[in-house]
Amino acid sequence: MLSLTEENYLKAIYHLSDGGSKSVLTNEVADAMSTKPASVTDMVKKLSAKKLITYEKYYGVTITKQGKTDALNIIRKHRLWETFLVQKLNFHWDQVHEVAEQLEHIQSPLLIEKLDEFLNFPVADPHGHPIPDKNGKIHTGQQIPLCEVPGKKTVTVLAVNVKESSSFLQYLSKIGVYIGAKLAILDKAEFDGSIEIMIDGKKKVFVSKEASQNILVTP
Amino acid sequence: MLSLTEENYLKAIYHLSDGGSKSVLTNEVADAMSTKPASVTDMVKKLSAKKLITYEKYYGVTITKQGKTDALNIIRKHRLWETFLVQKLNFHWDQVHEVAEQLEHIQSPLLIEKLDEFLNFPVADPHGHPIPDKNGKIHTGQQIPLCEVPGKKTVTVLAVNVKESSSFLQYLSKIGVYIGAKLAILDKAEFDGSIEIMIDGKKKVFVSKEASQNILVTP
DNA sequence: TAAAAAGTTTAGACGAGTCTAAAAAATTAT
DNA sequence: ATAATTTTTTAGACTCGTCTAAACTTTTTA
Repeated sequence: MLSLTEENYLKAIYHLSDGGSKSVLTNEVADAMSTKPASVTDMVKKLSAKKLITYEKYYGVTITKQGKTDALNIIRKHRLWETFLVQKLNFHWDQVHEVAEQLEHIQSPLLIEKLDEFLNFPVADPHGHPIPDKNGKIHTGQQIPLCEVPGKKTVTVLAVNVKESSSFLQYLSKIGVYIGAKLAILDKAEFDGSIEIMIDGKKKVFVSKEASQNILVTP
Repeated sequence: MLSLTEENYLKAIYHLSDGGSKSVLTNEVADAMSTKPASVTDMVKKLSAKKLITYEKYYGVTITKQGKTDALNIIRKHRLWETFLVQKLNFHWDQVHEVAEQLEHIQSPLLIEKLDEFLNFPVADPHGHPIPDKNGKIHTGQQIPLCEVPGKKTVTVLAVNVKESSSFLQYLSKIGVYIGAKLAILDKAEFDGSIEIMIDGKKKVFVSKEASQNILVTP
């Protein structure tokens, strides 16, 4: 059984390692968790003792099979709760993250099973991120950042990256971008990477490079 | 802002003091919280410093106005979550307590407001206990333990006391007692306090004194 | 009403999680 | 390839919530 803090570290390491595909440095974890490197060192020793990560002094940590499983379970809970908040309680997609950060730590497999059923076994959360199934399997199709779409075609919004800032989500709502929106790429500015798009064939807007990196669309 | 532990102590003190109407001794709190008296002494000093209780050495604690408000807010959350689990997720009434003990600590006034609305502003939880409104007001009609009903009339089940044991709830389900059930009192045994009742005009059973003390009915 | 019992508090310790400051290792720059 | 810089770890300390053992206060009993 993991403590709340251990769960948060494990989840951060999972995300920083891109789902376990690369190793993660102490300072990266410290940044992500808003703690000091010394605290991270202490914690990775504990997670390593529990076989959830492997830790090599001065060279960072790698997540183990079991660590991945545990992390995916937490992420599953987080995304199911976000889905609940938006679909059932009418939260806005920019209001759910902090609450789900708390709810994801509730310990009750039965609760999650029943919540999943209540929500009709959703496959993605309100930001388009896939919800791991109860075995930790993620079903995702191909998706690429808007800024990397070649040429001037029309694409569909599949997901948006959230990080910390709900203000990005508010911005997207304001300009009319949502999961499922159709974006026609009209023009790309070489000098700053900004893109002109037409949203749902109605509204023309410019989005910055920064923004277009965080809008994931059909390839 | 209270810690999880402080919230649990405050809630225990609220319940032990019958909603603030009497003072509570250190040992009673220790029993209720399954800790040692020494730990209670430490904690009541902290809650007292926060003006949630008044503490007089060797003479126990009394809950303050603010303490009552905070305790009622936690109880409100607990009972709303229990209602959610039963009404929306199809939990059984004997499965909800432990999960609600966790959920009651989630910090988000917006969540509770929306949950309340989603549940259609329920006035009682699955065990018949009143849900304080957002101002901490409790709307309860008169209710008395089954064992104290005078004579042999027919009464309606309004609530059941839960304490720790879900086995009492399982027992009640098994014999057919639920919130709203009609109980006709057929006979009372002097020697052991047991009562013979007819449930919903269908099923005759004997219930022990112990059980009849924890079934609350219309007067 | 004095002695015994019961209940409560204090003192000191411990684990979890965090921090700062200093030491050690790795990286980079000259 | 050695010096300077950056990163990481260690050491020691602090808070929170807990404990045991001992001291103290209140209540009960004889």
